[in-house]
Formats: sequence, C-alpha cells, structure tokens
Amino acid sequence: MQEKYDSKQIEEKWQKIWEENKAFKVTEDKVKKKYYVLEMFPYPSGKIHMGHVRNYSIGDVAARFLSMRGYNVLHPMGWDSFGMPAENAAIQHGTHPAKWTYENISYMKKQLKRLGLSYDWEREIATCTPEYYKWNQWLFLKLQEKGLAYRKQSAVNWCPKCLTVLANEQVEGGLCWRCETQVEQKNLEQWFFKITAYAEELLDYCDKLHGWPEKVLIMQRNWIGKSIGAEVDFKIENSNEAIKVFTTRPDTLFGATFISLAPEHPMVEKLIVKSQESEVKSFIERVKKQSRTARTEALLEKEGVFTGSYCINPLTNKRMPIYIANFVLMEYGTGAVMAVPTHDQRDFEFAKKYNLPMIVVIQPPNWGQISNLSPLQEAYVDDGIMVNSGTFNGMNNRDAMEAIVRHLEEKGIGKKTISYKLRDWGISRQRYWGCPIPMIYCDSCGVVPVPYKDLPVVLPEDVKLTGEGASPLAQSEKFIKVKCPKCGKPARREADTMDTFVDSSWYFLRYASPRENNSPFSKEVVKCWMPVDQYIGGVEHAVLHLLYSRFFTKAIRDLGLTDIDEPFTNLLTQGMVCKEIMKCKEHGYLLPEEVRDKKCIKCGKPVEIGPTEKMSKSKKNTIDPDKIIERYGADTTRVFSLFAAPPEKDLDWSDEGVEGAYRFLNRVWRLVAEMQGAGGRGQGSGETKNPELNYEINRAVKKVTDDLKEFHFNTAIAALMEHINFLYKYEDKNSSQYEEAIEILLVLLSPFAPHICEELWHGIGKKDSILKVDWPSYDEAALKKEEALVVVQINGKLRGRISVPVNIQQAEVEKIALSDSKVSEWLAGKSIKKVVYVQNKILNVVVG
RNA sequence: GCCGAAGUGGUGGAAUGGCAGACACGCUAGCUUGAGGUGCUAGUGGGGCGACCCAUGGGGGUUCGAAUCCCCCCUUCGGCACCA
Repeated sequence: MQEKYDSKQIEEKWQKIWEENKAFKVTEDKVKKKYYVLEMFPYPSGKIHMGHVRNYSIGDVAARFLSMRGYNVLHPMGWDSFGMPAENAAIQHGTHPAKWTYENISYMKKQLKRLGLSYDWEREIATCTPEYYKWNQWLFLKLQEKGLAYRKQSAVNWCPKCLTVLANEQVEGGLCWRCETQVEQKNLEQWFFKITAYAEELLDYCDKLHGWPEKVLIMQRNWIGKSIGAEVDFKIENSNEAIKVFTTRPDTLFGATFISLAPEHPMVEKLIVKSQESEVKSFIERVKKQSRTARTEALLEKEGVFTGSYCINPLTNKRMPIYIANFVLMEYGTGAVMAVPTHDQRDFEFAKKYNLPMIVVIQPPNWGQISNLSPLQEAYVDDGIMVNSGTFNGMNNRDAMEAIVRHLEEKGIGKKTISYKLRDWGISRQRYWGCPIPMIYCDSCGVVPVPYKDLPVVLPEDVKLTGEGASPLAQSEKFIKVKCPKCGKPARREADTMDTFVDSSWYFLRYASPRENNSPFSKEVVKCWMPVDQYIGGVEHAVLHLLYSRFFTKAIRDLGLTDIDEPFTNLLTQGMVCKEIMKCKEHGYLLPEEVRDKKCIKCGKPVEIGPTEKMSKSKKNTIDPDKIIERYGADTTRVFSLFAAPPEKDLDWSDEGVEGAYRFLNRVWRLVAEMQGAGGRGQGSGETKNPELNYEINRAVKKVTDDLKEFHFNTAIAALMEHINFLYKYEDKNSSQYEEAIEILLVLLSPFAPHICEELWHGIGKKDSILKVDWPSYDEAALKKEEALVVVQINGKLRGRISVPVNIQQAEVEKIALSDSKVSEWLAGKSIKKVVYVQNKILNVVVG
C-alpha cells in the first residue's frame, strides 16, 4: 500500500472496477425488501454545481447504507432535459438545442461518475428523447380522454422575456420563476390539466404524509387554499337576474351594504347605467392596464366606481349599490363580493372612501368599552354575538354561520360552498424545446387527438430559432401540415409544447422499467418499486414539481395504471449551499481571485466581505466542484458536504472546512497504512478483549447506525472522527481486536467515502468488495459499563462526580455521594429536604 | 399583515428535560523540519490569584433540575400576501 493518500489514482481505479463489475446494477428481487432512493434529477445546464453535489451525496450515503443493511436499493439518475436554456443557447450561438443538451448530459454524467455515486446507470433516462416523451404524449391523450386535459380561453401569465405562458405556480411574487421578469396578462387559448379535480384529495393527503417536512405541507395546504363558505344570490333590482357571491362569512350577511364586482365580471356590461357609462368604462380600462401584480399588491389603494345599479340584500331587503372594485379578482370565488364594511377591512376602507353605509352585526365581547369608538376605526373581524340580524340576534356568530346558510338553502337563494385558491395547471408553452402536444386542429372535425399508433409526435429538427414571434413549431410547414386523422382533410398540428414540469411529474415511475416500449412503465415492475421511499431535493419545488407529481400520481392511479396514492413516502428538503459574497463599491461583486489583501485588485479600494448568500454565478460566490474534486478528491468533497451542516439546513462553504475533511481522510489512510507497516497482526486466538476498545467499537457502530437512520450525517461523521482519535491513541496496535476496530471504521465510513475505504479494505487483505459487506451490528451488552459516572448536584448545581457500580440502589449512591469530601463540604450545616436520583446519571440533593 | 423556521464560543455545529459547547475549523504554545507546509503533543466560552462565579437573543414561568417545555418581547431568514 502506498504511504501517501492519492485520491485521484484511487478514485479512478475503483470507479472503473465498479463500472466493469456493474456493482450498482439492480433488478427486482423477491427475497430482499425494496428501497427506492431518489434525488431530483438535474436539468443539464452544463456543469454540476455544489447544490447537486450536496443533494447527490445525501442520496448516495442513504442508498449505500440501506444496501449494506440488506435492502434491494433502486437508485437511478436521469435528465430533466427539455427546457429553455437549451433553446436560448440555440438562439444566441446557433447550436441546436439537442446537440447542446446531449453534450451537457455527457459532461455532467462524467462529473457524477467522478463523485462515485452508486447509480444504476443502465436505468438512465432523458426526458428529451422520443422514447420518453412519447409517453408524455400518451399520458396527455389519456388525461384528455378523461376530461383531465382540456382547452380553454382565459387570462394567462405571460413572460415577455421567455416568450411563453407560465402556470400560476411558476409566477413568484409577480415575477417569472426562471428569469424574474415581470409577468403580464394575456388572453389566450391554452391547454390545461385539471389539477383542481384533485384539490380535496391533495389537501386531504397532506395530513397523511408523515414523512414530509411540515414546512412543505403547510406551503401546499396554503397553495390549495381551501375555504368553506357559502354562495348567495343577490337579486338585481328591476331584473330577474341575480349576482352570485362567494363569502366565508355568511354570518355577516345582515351587514352587507353594497356589492363589489371584478372589472372582468361578465355582468358588468348589463349593470352600467347610462349616466355612469363613461366613468365606469374609463375605470375598467385603467384597471385592466395594471399588471396583475400591481392589482394584487396589498398596499394598493382600494378604488372603485358605481355602476348605477342596485341589488337587494335577501335578508334585510335593503338596496345595495353595485360597485366595480380594483381589488376584486375574477379568478377567485365568483368574481363578486358582498361587502360588509364593519367586518372586513378591505370593505371598510372602500366604504369610507365612497361614503357607504355601515351596519355592525357582530358585537365584540368587550362591546361596552369600544362602542364609544363610533365611528369605527377599523373592521371588527373576530368572533362575537350577533346583533342587527333579525331572528339571529343573540346567537354566537359561529353558530349563526350555519344557521344562516341553512336559512338561505331553505329559501333557495344560497348554499354551502367550498372554494379553492388552486387553479388548473396551464401547460401550453410557446417554445420549441419541449414535448409536442399531440393534438390536431381540423376545420371540419375540430380538435382531434393524434391516434396512439402515430405517437410519438416528433419534434422537427429544421426549425429556425430566432427568439421572436410565436411558437417556433408554427413556422415548420413540415410539422404543422398534417392530414386530419378523422376525415383525412388537411389540418394543422398544435404548435405549442408542454410545460417541462409535465416531464418530471412521472419520471420516477419510468425508472422502474426505463426501456419499456409498450407503455409508459410496466405495471408489475412499478408495483415492485413504488412508492419512492426517500426523495431528496431542494425546497424550491415545494409547490411546483412536488405538487404536480402528487397530482400526476393520483391521475395515473385513476387511469388504472397503478394503485399508488402518493409518489414520495419520505421527503428530505436539503438546504442551500452558501458562501460569503465580496463586493467592491466600484466594481460590484468580485471573484476570490479579484481580491488581494481584502482590496479590489482593479481599484485598490477595500472590499466588503459577507454576508453569506446562496451560491450563484451573478454573485460570483460559486465554487466549482471540478476544482475541489481535482484537488482533494470525491471522497473529501462528499465528506465535507455532509459534515459541514445537517442536511436540511443551509451549508456555509468553507475552504478550511474542506481541508479539515481532507485531513480526516488522510488520518484514516495513515492509521491503516501504519498498521500494515508494523507488519505483525495479532493471531486472534486466545486473546482477551480490551474492554475499552470493545466498548468503543460498539459505541461507534451504534452511533453511526442510529445517526444514519435519522439522516444525521454530520454527527455520524463526528462519531467516526472520535473513533479514529481513539484508535490513534490506542496502544496495543498488534491485536486482532484492533484490526477489527479498523475494519469497522472502514465499513462505517464507506457510504461517505467509498473509494478510500474500498482501497484500504483491500489493503488490509480483504478479497471481496467492501460494497458487499453487511452493515455491522453492535453488542448491546458491550455498551453496558460496570461503573457509572453519576453527577452529583446540590440544588441543581453541579458539585461533584462519583463513580458507582451500575444499577445500584439509590440509597447506596446517596451513601457514596455524601461521603464524597467535596459534596459533604457543600452540605455542611444544611438539612436535606429531598433527593432526586436518575439511575446511573444524576443525583440531585435539595437542601434548605 | 398572516403563516413557519431559527437565534448556543472567534466560526460551522453538538446536546430535545439530567455534566452546555461533542466533532471540526480557527487560534496559541511546544516538538518534528534547513525553511515553509505537513504531521504530532498540549491548550482554547467569559470573569477571577483562588475557592468559585457568570454564560445557550431578552424578560417571566413550570420543574429537584430548562439550550430543551409554557407565556410575552426582540432579531434574522423563508413562504404567502386585497383569495371575499
């Protein structure tokens, strides 16, 4: 064995051997229990970044650990390879998106292999291949048959930079999730997936996903946004029609004094009275020009205009002026709001501005004190007792809610209703590099699905990408022109492609049988592997990919293709990889090489250092994994990224920390190399075990095992460091027991640093791969000590430590403690009031 | 504004009711080395000569005992934000 640890040589050697031996190939197994470990597959953007390294290191340790514990582990990898960057690269440099994508895949795959990740590469998939996206199209057709994919005209989010429509989930604070451009509204005819059909089930199962972080579930629940209320009809004065309103506060109905409509409400036209016409129309024009973001900005001043029409409050029979208000959204509820200024802050502000009547209908418990405050300073939105509400007076408002709804139902003018914030998922994208939507438009037959036998609808290669105009596919005559499958007359293909989130909504199923070519996946094989036992990825997909995948899983189940309700049993959302930023007042963000002695090398001005932020190219605080692997090796890179912080927390990059991880592996190397150098290893027979070393071996096994089960990688590595520190100091290095301790060290460390452990494993004479070794078990008896260190407290303060035989009676411990000179000093002249003893741990003497 | 998470040495973090600071980084001293680096040994929360005292964002509480549980406040980060 070499004296010096040469990470590069070792890592290349073992990666080659593992590949040749197909060490990570996995097939279905009837005997072993399955375990499916999955990390979110990457978009092939060019190179992997530290976030990937962290994500995949976590997954790899989990996969290797479970595999050594006897599970049959499915651990696949692939590429989310449709998407805009490929198309943008094509526009800028003229490279075809396919070429760009496949080159990136090839480079990134090499990078992943250099990390020594235990993927079964025979299961690799790429969503941009016709073999994959054929099944996207197939699933689309199935959903369309079931009415879960449909086409409609509606206002949609348009990103002017990406030149495409975005789903609601892909707009973050009014900005495009990808490029942070202000999103605009456009009225377009688009394809939608009916995710709202699953709103209730998606919400319901949030309570059953015990293996998910509560944070993610809360975000999903909020996104679905269920609220229970009522729909109420407000009859329009001098008309037979009524305005339907959704309210979560039917208890305040007696206090409703006017109605607010969204500017887009379909009845607006009919309600405008001649005298108000010009004013109303100019208001609507003005509001429609505002972006949706501006309109949903909570700080925006509430504005409106009177239509001139009235409706009638069904309970009070009072006239209610009908207003159009800028803050009412057509997409939510019915696009019409019954305004109760006394018990809703928005209505309150609106009513004050336009001098509209206010009637208090819920009395706060402390009414006596605040009744003097009239006129009201703000709306009272909490619970109380009903007043000014006819026969409902005196009831508590919670009970009144139900009573009033019942009353409305009896009169046939209202009903209990549930409303959701979740909208259907718009999936049409006006871009080239995506999965074509398999639909045909025929002047005679209308919208016609592409027959299953004609799948896949292949992306044409001859499209010129300019970044201008509408869907690039529309420009390809060859693609667009098609015969109608029904009547044979000339027809046009759909020119939009699917949102790439469609591709990633079921890829985890494809891994089970990646080469299946009669269906998206083999039903039987999927049954063996699904659901994913452990899913790992960034929290940024909390309501994007993770919600879409849940929806797809349920829809696929209802197509009869599986019987799985939820795709991911356990979810780990890892934190971001951060590093401090460096900034020069004149030159902005600086790379480390642009800073010398804390000064900018361009202008010599002092550089501001910190705070730490998520690594990003624009902030110039990234670290290239290639460079770290080149210098320290994959094992060090992996160990550092797992040791520096618990997986769900943000990780602060530290060059010194990497050095520390490297030092640790070097210590492991030297320790084993020295054992070899010493030549003699113990005979093993007839030796008596050293109790301290025996304890240490079992302690390490237990600690690392327990920590790995909980994904506490940082403390597991710390335990291994303690183990090696112990072995460095241990004197009898020629015993077979010491050799056992070394073997245990290598086995326990191997999921984290597989290459060095494999090399050393063979170095100490083992013939089989360390991958095949069973995870060690520990001897509970060895962890029982004969003596226990009992801490003696007096009034809760530490006053002494005594060593006692384990499990002796409290009285005995007290006797020993009280005879301890230090303890007795503290007790002199005091009377003992109480003694608390926790076995083998602590003795607390309470004195007066 | 609402919801959530977090706040512990110079730093990353450990301890989820029982010895606060495991492990690592950094720093200090010594040894090794021609030197630098590496490696090894020892030390390292603050205060005090000391016995000891003080310390887990701040304040209160529960408990024999609180970083940990409860209440109030402060700060930071994340998510949602006119959703009727």
